[in-house]
Amino acid sequence: MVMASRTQRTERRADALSKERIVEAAIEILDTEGESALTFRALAARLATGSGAIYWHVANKSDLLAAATDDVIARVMTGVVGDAEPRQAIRAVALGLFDAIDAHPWVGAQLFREPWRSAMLQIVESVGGRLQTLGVPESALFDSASALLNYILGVAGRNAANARLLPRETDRAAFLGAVATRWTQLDPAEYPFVHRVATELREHDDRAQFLAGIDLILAGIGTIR
Amino acid sequence: MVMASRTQRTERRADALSKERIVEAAIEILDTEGESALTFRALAARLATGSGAIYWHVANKSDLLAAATDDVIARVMTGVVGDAEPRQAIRAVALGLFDAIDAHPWVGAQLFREPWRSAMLQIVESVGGRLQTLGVPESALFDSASALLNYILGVAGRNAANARLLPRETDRAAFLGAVATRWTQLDPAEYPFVHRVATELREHDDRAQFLAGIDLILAGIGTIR
DNA sequence: AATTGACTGGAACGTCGTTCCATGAAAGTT
DNA sequence: AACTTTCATGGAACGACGTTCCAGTCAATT
Repeated sequence: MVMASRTQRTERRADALSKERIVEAAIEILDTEGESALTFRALAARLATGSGAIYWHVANKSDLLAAATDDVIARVMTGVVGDAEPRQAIRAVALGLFDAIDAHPWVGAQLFREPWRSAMLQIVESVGGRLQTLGVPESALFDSASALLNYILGVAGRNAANARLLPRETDRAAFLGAVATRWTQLDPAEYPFVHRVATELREHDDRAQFLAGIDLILAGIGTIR
Repeated sequence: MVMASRTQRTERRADALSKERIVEAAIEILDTEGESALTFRALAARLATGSGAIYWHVANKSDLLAAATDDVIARVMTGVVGDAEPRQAIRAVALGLFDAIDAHPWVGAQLFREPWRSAMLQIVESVGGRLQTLGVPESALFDSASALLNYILGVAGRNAANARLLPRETDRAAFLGAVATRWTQLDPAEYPFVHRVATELREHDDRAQFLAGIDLILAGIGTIR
């Protein structure tokens, strides 16, 4: 895309560096070793080069993370076909995002930064556009889209934070169990609700609950009409 | 609270260090200079001590940030009186949180970490308990509370991220204006919704929109009954 | 053949969180 | 009063990070 102006590109190394290859390697590190493992040194080691060379293709770490996020989100958004009924389409987009962030938790943290980057724009457009064709009145459109997006962002951020806490390779059930145990040990007099809901926390399905939240908000939007 | 077992506490310095004083100083730095300005060196300088001394009272930076967050959230939660009608009480809690995070944006980022810490527990208990007295059926209680909390978290995280991007002392209107300008410059064919909503973004009231989202979710919860 | 400019990679800089430890002051003990 | 112990301090040092710098390399152009 960027190299359209270049007529041809003779490689100097068999495995020449490029922003694409760097982003790809960064995603591999992020997925397998976690957010904290992505350093320019680790990246350089994996690409068999020096950390300085990476800066020729990437402005800085923030730029690299944004590019990686755009990459993942773009795949999600193109995967969701758009000819479905708008309500179902919104659910599909939301679930696609949930699954992508489940597979790449670091994306959840990145979505908050720089709302003019491609990733966030695509999400806003996809959800907002669908709300429009759903027939949400003009006056409520912006608020409705905002509510849906902020909810999705909240879940995304929480998944990212959970992944950061995990001792690595712990699965979601084990993590939820650990939190549930702590909640159970709380004083029922001081935290009656938390205490009561702790057992549900241990057994609940994150993905189903996420979708239930989407439906709740869609139901709320439905009351406006 | 911790020093209950100690009979008396003679100070060795007129301004002896304590976790309270450290947290207080940390909050001042976070509020006035931003998240990135909180370092143990800056903190030590402000407290006229060495960075090592701080570690006698605080385990590490994560512990310090969590303590600061607990401090801010506790003030919010005690400020909200509880005898109001549950629906109004939830709106009051949510608005209290919004205003607190508006004043201390770094709190928004911290709420995601360690969901067993006091800050998050108090929020869950406050919102969940109110939903219960509102009469939300048992089966939908957990999902409803989750939806509200994730929405609040999403807005909190976004405000924190915005504050991080701000060149300092820029106000919200200027920031929104900057984002709106970028959105306006997008290709209307590719991003029709974003392009159309850009002008609304510039003029909208963040706080009112946040409350509209809360009402939307509450309306959705109302459809369950 | 010489020159240019895209690209490389490793050394070096400054800053961070954290650890270590030599020092001191108060409290407790004899 | 002299001592030991405990609590607390603060500055130096360590290792890791993002980033900058620059001397070098190689294909393409002149």
